[in-house]
Amino acid sequence: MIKVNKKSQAGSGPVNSQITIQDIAERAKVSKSTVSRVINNTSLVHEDKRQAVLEAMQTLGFQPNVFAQGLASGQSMTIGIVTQNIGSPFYDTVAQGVITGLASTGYSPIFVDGQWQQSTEMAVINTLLGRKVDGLVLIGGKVPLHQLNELREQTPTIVVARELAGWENQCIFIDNVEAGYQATRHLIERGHRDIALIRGIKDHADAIHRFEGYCKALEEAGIEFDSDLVYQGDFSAQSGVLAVNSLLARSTHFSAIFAANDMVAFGARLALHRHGIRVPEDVSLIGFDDQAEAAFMTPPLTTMRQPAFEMGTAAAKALINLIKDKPLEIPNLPAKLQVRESVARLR
Amino acid sequence: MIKVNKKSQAGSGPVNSQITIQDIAERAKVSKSTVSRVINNTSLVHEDKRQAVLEAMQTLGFQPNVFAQGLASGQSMTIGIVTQNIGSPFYDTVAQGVITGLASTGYSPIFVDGQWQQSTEMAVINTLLGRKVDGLVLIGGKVPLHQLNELREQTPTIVVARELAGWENQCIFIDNVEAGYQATRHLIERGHRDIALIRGIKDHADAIHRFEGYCKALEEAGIEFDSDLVYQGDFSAQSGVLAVNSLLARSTHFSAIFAANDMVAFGARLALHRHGIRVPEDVSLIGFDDQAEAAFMTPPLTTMRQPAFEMGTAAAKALINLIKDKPLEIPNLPAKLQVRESVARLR
DNA sequence: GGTGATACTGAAACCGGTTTCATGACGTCA
DNA sequence: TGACGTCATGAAACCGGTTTCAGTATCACC
Repeated sequence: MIKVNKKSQAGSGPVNSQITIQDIAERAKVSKSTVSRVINNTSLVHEDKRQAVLEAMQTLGFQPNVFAQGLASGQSMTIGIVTQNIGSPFYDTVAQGVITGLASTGYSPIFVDGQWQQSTEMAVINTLLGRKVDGLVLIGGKVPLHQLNELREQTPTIVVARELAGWENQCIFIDNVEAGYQATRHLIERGHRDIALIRGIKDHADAIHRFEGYCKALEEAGIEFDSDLVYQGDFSAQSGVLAVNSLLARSTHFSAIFAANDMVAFGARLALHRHGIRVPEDVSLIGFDDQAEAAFMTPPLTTMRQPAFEMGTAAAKALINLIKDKPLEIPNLPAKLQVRESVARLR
Repeated sequence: MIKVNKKSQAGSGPVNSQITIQDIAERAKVSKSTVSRVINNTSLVHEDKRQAVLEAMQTLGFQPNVFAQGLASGQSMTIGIVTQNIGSPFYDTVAQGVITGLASTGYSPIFVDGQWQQSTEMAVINTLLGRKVDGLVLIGGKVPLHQLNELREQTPTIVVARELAGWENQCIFIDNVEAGYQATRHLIERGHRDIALIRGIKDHADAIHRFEGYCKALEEAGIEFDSDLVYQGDFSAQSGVLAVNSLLARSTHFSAIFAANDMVAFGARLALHRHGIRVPEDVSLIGFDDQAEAAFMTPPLTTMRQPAFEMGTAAAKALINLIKDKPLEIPNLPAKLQVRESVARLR
């Protein structure tokens, strides 16, 4: 390794990181041990020496070597975050929330991408474990439950946006059945009875749950389920376009569409436009997520808002508490209907 | 530190990370040194022993301790990425590109957020330096040139989406003057002469450059610059709304709008809709970035596509080469006009 | 003055790798 | 047979912290 010349620099420039605890010790005329004690406040140190050490650290611009620290203490002060690059803004926002929640806790995030593939996901988790992260945040994902159960005994783990049996305390998700129910309910309350559904990825739990909520609301209102009104999409805007085209080709009437998420809604909205169908005058449209662009669709999109950012910050806070063995509280974060202008009252 | 019981586990579950090089050495009946040599391939090892070591590693499920590795070798195998959480999808996409470009290089990314504030940014860079990252990718940012010059002598650094004098080799950006020129030119070619401009954040270099391109195209076409057609926005959708409201309140006529980015275009499009102004029949609209939602605006948005993802991957590749002292090539990545349906030919 | 508790400190071991250095075995050549 | 280069290997130093352990100094109390 080539060493950079030692030079003391003042000001706000990059800090010279070659200063070791030994240098501090010499300058302060104490031993390494004492310097360590001052830094970590692990035992009493005479005030004179403490000041000398502090002063030396100040003038020399000491930054501890994290490897040495990690090796000696077994702590890395980093948190591993596993995202699933589904391209959906929802997961990005959750991740943003985690970053924010971690800020000023002293822990740094490391991101890896599971790509919604079980094998990839397990591999990246192992990479993270190899890097000795102090905790894990899994956002979504497909690793089977029994492996996660094993995992959480090894490392503090919080799972976001996925429901796991037996993880009540370490699991942050919204009730997608309830949310799907609410969305459908909103349409029904506005007088709609022929409600089309554009589903998300086939075996995706969220998509399934929202579908269940849809069915529940229908049943409660005494509306018969019609499979002709359901289109199997994949959470992409393109699938929204295809859905509308397909739905219109079938000759089943519908006055409203419940889209799997906002991207799908955007696609559906465009397709409706192409067919000369007005929103909401001819067909109402409701989305899911409330991503930033939803409020600026024409017309602004009524959607179920997922508290993605808050879920992220909550996960971060919970994880820190878990690491420190403090009691953790998982806040109740329900999806909330965000009423805008894409749903009309049916007369 | 509490140690987890050593247990050898087969299969795809979490790997036991308590196995050390010493354990391998004992099982393979060789010394630590030899194990290290096999792992890093740093010198010749007799084939018999090599196999024994490999076999031991396999059955014991060895994963090296990164701290020990880092401490001893001075390498961390991590890359620090500084993003600016401007909320713009552009920066997120660049970051995604960097992640992807780093995949399978052995380097892991660590993200930090500079929040477009010089002090914050310098602080997070120092955190990264403290973590001994092997390289840095700065996406955007405001740290002054002289500090960056100092920085790059200390650590391999690549800057994305920001133009830096003297950094020709380590700097990936598009020519925003040219891009602004192209966008404006497109409108002019379609017959527009009264072209409104919604600017981005006031002192943001990209915004300034795009403005310059706008002026250049105007001048070239012999169109007089009219400050009444310029609105000072901030890259947000909301500023697009305000811009249109303000522009309409002034009694200056315009037939087209060049928006600072797609979010602004979305806002502008909604505001035009509110005023009963059709796009593109009454007013044409051109955006910048080509974020995912642009293709699904109604009508689909014509926009200058920034190769954000490609910039990210290029940055990753360049950085790896920089670290390994290999020649690095910065690809030429121009913005490209993405013609869709929001610009009409003026008759 | 002796005893014991308490405050404070430095030497040294340790964390788990990498790298240097010394050495032994072996083959080649004069 | 002796000198020398090459291959292969283990012992030990080292990276820069944390933590244990042994000890000294000081003070209170009997």
